[in-house]
Amino acid sequence: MHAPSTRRILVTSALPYANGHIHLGHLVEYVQTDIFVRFQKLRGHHCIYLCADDTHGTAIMIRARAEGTTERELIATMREAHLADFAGFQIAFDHYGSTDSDANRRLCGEIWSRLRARGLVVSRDVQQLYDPQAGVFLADRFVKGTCPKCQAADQYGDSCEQCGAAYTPADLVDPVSTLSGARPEVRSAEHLFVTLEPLHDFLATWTRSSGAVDPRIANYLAGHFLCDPLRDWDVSRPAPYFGFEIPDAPGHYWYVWFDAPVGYLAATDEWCAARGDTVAAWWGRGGANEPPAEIHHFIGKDITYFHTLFWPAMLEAAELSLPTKVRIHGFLTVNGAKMSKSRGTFLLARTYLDQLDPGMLRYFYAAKLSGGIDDIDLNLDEFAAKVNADLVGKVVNLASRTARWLETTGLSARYPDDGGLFAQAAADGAEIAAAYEDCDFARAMRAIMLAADRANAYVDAEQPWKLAKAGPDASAKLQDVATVALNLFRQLAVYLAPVLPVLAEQAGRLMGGPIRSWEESQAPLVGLPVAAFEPLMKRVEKTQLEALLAASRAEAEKDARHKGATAMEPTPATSSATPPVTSAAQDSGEALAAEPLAPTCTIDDFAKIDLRVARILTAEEVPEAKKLLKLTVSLGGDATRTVFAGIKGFHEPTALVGRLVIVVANLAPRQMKFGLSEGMVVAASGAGAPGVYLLSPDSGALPGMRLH
RNA sequence: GGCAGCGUAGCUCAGUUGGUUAGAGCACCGGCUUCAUAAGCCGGGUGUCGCCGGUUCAAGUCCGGCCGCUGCUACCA
Repeated sequence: MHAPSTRRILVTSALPYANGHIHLGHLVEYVQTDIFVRFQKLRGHHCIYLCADDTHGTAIMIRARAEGTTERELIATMREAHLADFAGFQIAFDHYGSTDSDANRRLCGEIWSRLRARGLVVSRDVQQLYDPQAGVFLADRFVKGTCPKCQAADQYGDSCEQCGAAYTPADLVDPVSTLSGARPEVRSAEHLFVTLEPLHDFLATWTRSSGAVDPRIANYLAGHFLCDPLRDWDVSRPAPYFGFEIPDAPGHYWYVWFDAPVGYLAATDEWCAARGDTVAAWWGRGGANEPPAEIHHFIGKDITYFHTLFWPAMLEAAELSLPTKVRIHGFLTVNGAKMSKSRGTFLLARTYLDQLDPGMLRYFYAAKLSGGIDDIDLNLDEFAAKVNADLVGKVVNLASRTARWLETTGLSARYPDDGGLFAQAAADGAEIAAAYEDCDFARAMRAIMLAADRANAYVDAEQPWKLAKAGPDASAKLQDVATVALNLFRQLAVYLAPVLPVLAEQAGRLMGGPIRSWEESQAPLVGLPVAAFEPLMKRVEKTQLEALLAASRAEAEKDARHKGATAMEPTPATSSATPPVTSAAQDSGEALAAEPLAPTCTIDDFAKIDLRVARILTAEEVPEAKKLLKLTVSLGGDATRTVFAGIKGFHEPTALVGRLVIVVANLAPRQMKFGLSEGMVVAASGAGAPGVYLLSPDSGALPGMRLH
């Protein structure tokens, strides 16, 4: 063992945006960070975990308006919800701040002054679309219009989903504000920029050789940003904007991504203020008397360049410490696919907490996280199997099967011969600790479960249940065997304490008191009383998982109704997601549940849609398209239409020719990448089963007949 | 379309700087056990390491090209 630690470690997770609730995707990051922090604390290091709500920006402003409330009420409510969700998952922040705080305003100002002093702030006019009705400048996503390149309708302001063209909102044909429906006007406004090019060499060197950035990420940055002169970073927004007004530029506000990372500093400041510590002690570069603190940022891969380019640039300009490590993780998929509201796999934190034990998800994530940027998958069947086998079957069961024999006698006075089991697991501690340090929690969990296997094999070989029946002569031996088993259990609890703090507490209550140090894994306990055993963890039942998905779907429906949305997302016509397991004996309610009925419409509404019988004349593959077949249909006579239908992969083109189908005959033509689509072929699909099923009329129907 | 990542046993993955007959857990099958919240122990694996080609004495591991899957391409993780 080495001398007491002098490591001081400041750890952050990315700030969750105050515009939405915490879901299981967010939790990958917070659980990962929390495990790392708890591990460092258990090792005796001076480690603090800081985070905050990210509260500013257009989205918050718009949402507050829509809900008829103020921004500050909105973010206060959301903050409470976030804190409750984090507490539920045992995320133990040392301080949780807000970007809408005095400390943040002050620190933004200080950094701003440093940027100004170094001549890194420049001003330039920017052409931006303005919604005269709502009275706001429109961010790209709040403008829709026709793509200037391919004429596809209904495209966002920054790029076209049909042809992939990138442009600015001002290029859109017939732009419309999604806020008010008004036609936006192009206005010129002054914006302030941070020029990053003077820091180019610094960033190139830092990303490559500081060790803070994974080499793969450094490569990506080198190939995408650092190969050209760095573009100036637009850090201001004109009023109205929910955020901080820039002190030396009245009417201008710091862009949300400027003040968000400063939130790390502000959270530090608030934590320090309560303890007589100083931000400089953690973020300062000076102080030759003590080594600088380590700074670890945990982030998702989507915000990589903010944390590896902009943020280091700000810190460098302000002469503050740079991150020791930017630890980047991937995204969460559920059952092999992106979280989806219609499949019930868009799982909110509190929905999970209503059904299941948070420790189980913490363990599952730990078993999946290996420190890389790969996405991880939450397969619910695997989740149940893993948690039940590892935690319930191996770890908890070890105590459950032996503790009762020690309730009266307590642990043996001297640690018995266990064939070297405890010593072996103690020696494994170095490897397990190294895995935790690398954030390769999967490796740590594997090593811990191997120790659990050995412990269970020991119990099996010693057969304490036979000793218990053998009478008084065997009682000393029985006590010894149970003493070994419980010590091995406690050792596991120490190793798992960063992941399962509640299990660690339970183990402490059972015997030996609270687990406070990693070192407790190195020496067995003897001669102590053992408390009455209480069940530690229950198996995950399939019904709980079903309840989770059902609750989640109900949540999504409520949400959809609230927003008045008619369709939550495109039909997953070619989804490869595993279909939910349901009995085939009777029709499942799955499809209906997944896509609730649309609001009632009148017969007049229905009459607007002209559905006709049509005959498919030609059907051909569109080689470049993933989902589309190009069809020519006849409505009788010489009325024909070209229709692109999203049925590729489900229907053979040749088998379709001659077939009667139903088409929406009066649908506005839509310009698609591969040509103009003049209608829509009606087909059934749903979340309950994969596939797309064309509708056909009874025999006798003729092209051109209308559906009434 | 662009960008990124991944493709190793039915499933989830491990395979360190290329080096002996490619591993683990789960699932499955058989046996044992019954202390435990139906938990535990033992035994059982020839899998074109996605495909093709290249470098090498040697390639799951390096290089090139294909194919497939996933994610991103939103001021969200």
